[in-house]
Amino acid sequence: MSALIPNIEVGVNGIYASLMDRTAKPKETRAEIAYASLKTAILSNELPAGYQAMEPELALSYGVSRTTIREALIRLEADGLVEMVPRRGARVVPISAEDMREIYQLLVSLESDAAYDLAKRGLTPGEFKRLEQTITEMAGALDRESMADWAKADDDFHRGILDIHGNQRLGRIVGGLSDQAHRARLVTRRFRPLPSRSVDDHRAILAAIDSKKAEDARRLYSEHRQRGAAEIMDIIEKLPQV
Amino acid sequence: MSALIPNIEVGVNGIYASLMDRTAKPKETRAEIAYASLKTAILSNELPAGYQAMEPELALSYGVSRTTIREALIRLEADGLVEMVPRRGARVVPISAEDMREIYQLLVSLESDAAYDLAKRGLTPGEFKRLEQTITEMAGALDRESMADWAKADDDFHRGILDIHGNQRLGRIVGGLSDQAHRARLVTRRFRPLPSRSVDDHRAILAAIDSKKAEDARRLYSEHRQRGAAEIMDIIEKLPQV
DNA sequence: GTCGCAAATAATGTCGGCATTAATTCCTAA
DNA sequence: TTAGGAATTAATGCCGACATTATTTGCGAC
Repeated sequence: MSALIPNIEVGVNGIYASLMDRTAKPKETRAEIAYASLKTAILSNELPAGYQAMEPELALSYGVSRTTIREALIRLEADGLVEMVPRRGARVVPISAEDMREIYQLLVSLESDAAYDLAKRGLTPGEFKRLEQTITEMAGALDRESMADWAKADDDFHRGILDIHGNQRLGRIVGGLSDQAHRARLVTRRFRPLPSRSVDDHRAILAAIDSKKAEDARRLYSEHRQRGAAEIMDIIEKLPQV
Repeated sequence: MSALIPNIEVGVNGIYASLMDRTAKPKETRAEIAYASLKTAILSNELPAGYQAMEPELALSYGVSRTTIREALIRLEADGLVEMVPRRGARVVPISAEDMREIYQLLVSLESDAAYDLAKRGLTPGEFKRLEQTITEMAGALDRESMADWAKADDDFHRGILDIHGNQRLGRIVGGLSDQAHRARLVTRRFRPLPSRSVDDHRAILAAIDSKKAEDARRLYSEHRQRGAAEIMDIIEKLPQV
């Protein structure tokens, strides 16, 4: 157990925790730890987009061998978070405006279809309550003017829809896409006003799902997400790079 | 011993032949070759679902070291094609009926939304022609009663939609999902009748897209895909395992 | 015979090292 | 001075090896 590995148990905090592989079993292998550690560092912008490092350097700073770091990097590369270029080191992939457009397009598509499916199936009282709870929390966050809490509640709502939907692959894919967008969102968050409208949006979506108006649910969800996406894209395009 | 495992130097399409050929492009790394080779073996059911092998065995039969094989396996695992269980070896993941349901649900969602988007945007004459061409080929395949050719044409059509759509991440995700379903499709193909209806389906979809009837395009595409999915699911559920 | 425990086996996770070779620095000649 | 090439540096891809440990085998007691 190398003390060199930073923030292992601390690394997975709140919001990121829900973004990380939720079904992963705690296989405490060094490569696994390096992977998780590196991943949270990237998602939190601790290692910003464009950051580049050679394998030996990473191995040294994480206190493991190159083989081990390499294993972690390969997985990160498969996640689309890192890019390995021979003799130029591993690089945290930058996300262009075009990338964000792609990602949001997919998120809108996948999530609003999920809402559509859910509406067709309907909600159990427990499921309804769970979603409603996130809306309540979001309202509270707005009152407190806490952007972080708002983001958490927002995430919980969208995450809840996917969980209830039940398609695990859907969850994993959306999770991966969200991860890729996460860094950019972190940056834009500071420039965005508190989205006061989101509470009403979520309420409307929940109502549509609960009353089994599938088409409405899809449309509302899609519009809601697209508004958010547009807002972020606006900022992204003005920013130098993420 | 494993005569089961295809020789790496013989690779299906000549690309892999460069392993021993030092004068050729040294771009392909051994790990990549092993990855590609393993992957095609899995997708072609040469290595069937449930096939299990230890790392040393794989390393030996591919003529590389364990480290190298390991790299390939990690990527395969990220692709969702292989599962690594300590002390029980790497296993080609079986696809349950439930898995197929998940996969097809996502494919239906993603592809019909792509059709929707395309319809909103409209097609250039060249794009229209490209898609039309695949339909012509499919009709020919049906005449010849060639299931293989039909599958090819079918794939070209669906692939064409995605290509024209342009969202590269969408293409990669759908590709990955298709890969996962591929083996099952290979198996079911023998049990399915030639889907004569597909030509009309594709024509209708293409017409809807071309005339910019977005909602129609989505609905038609969705129904078309769902029919196909249902057919395959029917067979899958009766089959022992894939 | 079989139950339990000890010994043997072997796969994994991880390491350090080697050859290769891309990138960089340093010369040297014009 | 600068172009061009030689020498140097060091990162990569790959390998074999080691300790650890799960699994299997073997063996003695009941």
